[in-house]
Amino acid sequence: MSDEPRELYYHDNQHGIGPTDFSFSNYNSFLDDYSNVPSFASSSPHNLNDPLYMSLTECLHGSMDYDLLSKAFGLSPSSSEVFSSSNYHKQVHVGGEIPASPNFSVSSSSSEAGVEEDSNKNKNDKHPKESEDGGEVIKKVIKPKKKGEKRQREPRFAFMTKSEVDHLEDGYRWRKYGQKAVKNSPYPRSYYRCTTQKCSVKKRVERSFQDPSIVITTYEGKHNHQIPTTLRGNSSHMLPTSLLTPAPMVAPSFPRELFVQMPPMNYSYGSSTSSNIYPSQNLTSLQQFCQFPDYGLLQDMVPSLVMKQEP
DNA sequence: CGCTTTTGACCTGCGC
DNA sequence: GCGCAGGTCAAAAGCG
Repeated sequence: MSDEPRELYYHDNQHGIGPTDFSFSNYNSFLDDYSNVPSFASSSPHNLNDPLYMSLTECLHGSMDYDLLSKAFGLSPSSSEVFSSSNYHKQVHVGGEIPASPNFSVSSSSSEAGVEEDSNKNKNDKHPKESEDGGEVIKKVIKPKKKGEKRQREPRFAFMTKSEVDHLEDGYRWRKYGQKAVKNSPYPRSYYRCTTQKCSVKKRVERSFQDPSIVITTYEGKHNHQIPTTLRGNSSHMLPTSLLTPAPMVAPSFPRELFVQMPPMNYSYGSSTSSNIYPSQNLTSLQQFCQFPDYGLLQDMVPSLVMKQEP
């Protein structure tokens, strides 16, 4: 399918189950600001010529070959979001075409909004109609579509999480609206929608068929509201406050754990600042990685990451 | 009682 | 056109 997630992250959540395990902070800000994420490549001694290495920055701006990734990670043929297991505590960002403009999600959202509107209209039209004999008949209403018009999607971000629970708490409230069996996988895929009014963010949750301990969560869209305060598990202690949204002008909606693992957007890496901010016991691999001047750690953590630039 | 989950049916896009 | 698979809808059931 063409609806590939723009990005994919991996994080290990095996030690934790439940509300605080999957705790991301600022998806929207990330969407808006990730172009500001300091370049690991530029500050890293990595051999950038190594075809097997792709910096996070490259990923963030990224474009990579999903086919290759699917081969490298053993993705489900039907879902290129499914990555195989890894023994490494790592985070993988799979970029499709990441818009360079911080506003990309806005324009994207607006285009999607139009689609949503149409689909809602369609939904209304779909209501069963009375047949002439009074019985209910199901009548398909073909959605009027301009020739060549293609359904547009919100940018998607997929996360691999090692977890025993399927639905990881990310601070937002979700309503499950569907579940489907996935081809070639014994595990079903669940579909969730943000319960906040006028927020059209969706997410899909499925388990990797190659490594059942891994949950793949795919977010689609951007929250247009603040994180709900009443949570099953207060989001405020999902993270040290210093890790929460640097500038929560838009609703934080990124799974917090990614934010934990992702370098904070506005810090300079390798500086004492970052190490002061993150108590070592709370550090995840990427943070630890950020603390060390020698960013070669990443290479060690992501030895098998195979990415290549999309043409 | 209101909200969420379940689940079968329907819609849509795509390949053959 | 047909079949398949992913995605969505919505009624019914479940739950606090």
